[in-house]
Amino acid sequence: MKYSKATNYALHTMLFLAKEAPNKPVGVQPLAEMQNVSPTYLSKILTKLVKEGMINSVSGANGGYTLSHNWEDISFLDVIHAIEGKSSLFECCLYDDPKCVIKEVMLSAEEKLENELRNSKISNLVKK
Amino acid sequence: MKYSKATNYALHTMLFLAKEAPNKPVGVQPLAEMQNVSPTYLSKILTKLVKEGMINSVSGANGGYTLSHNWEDISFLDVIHAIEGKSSLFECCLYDDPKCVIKEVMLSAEEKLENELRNSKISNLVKK
DNA sequence: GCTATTATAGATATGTAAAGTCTCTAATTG
DNA sequence: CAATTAGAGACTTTACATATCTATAATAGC
Repeated sequence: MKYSKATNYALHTMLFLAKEAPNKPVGVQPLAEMQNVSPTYLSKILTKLVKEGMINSVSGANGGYTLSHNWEDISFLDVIHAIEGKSSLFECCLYDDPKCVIKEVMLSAEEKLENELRNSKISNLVKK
Repeated sequence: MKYSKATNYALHTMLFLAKEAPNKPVGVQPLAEMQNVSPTYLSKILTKLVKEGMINSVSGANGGYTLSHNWEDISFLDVIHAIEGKSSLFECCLYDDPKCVIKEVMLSAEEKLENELRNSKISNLVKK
């Protein structure tokens, strides 16, 4: 079980925009270069963030991506959910038991993980 | 990102052995039937638990699997590590930065998850 | 309006790991 | 020795992440 590289790219892009580009749009090419990933692939990832309202995109010359107005509230969990989806880490597909005690333990542990990721805002890392 | 089905099978097998089979070995066939998985595949998973010392196996007629003597100490995290490996959920492969702040946040969150899984023992679920 | 630039969308390819099967071997019981 | 059971290895299948390629849409500057 691992977080995808796409999540990694998305988080690093968010952090870069927050740190380095408060105003001007940044094109996908410089973002892709600095992360050693192809521009078309990164753009596909960033489009997911656009659809979730975390960043804005501007087409055309001098276009690119900017953070949305509410960017200071965006948490790690928000970004991860945008990229990986929101389904649970653990699916207990056995005998359709709604009261599976194993599932209860796993979901409770996942909640601890999510709480931490929800409380970690991208903006917390900027001040450093 | 999801936990594998193999982890699911392993956890359910551990719980079953703890609840229903304190003494007699249980063959892989009944264990596989009740989980709707092929016996050879399940045996491959259980062999990993054997190698980690969580269960014992006995070949031959009337053989099967039994819990090891220290089974009451075995945690969810132990089982998960045996099946999924121990590597981190998040690999930050960018620019080889040893001080990546994103990685720090992710690892800290993972720690919360692991703490919960470490404190959840299989034996805790038996008393119910 | 034309051209360059930039994001978006869709189809397609590639790589990798999980999930599962098949067959043979080894160990144990009776 | 025969039946039963676990283990090991090669192999197949499936699913998903990771791209790539090409075409389309939107915008800026001239």
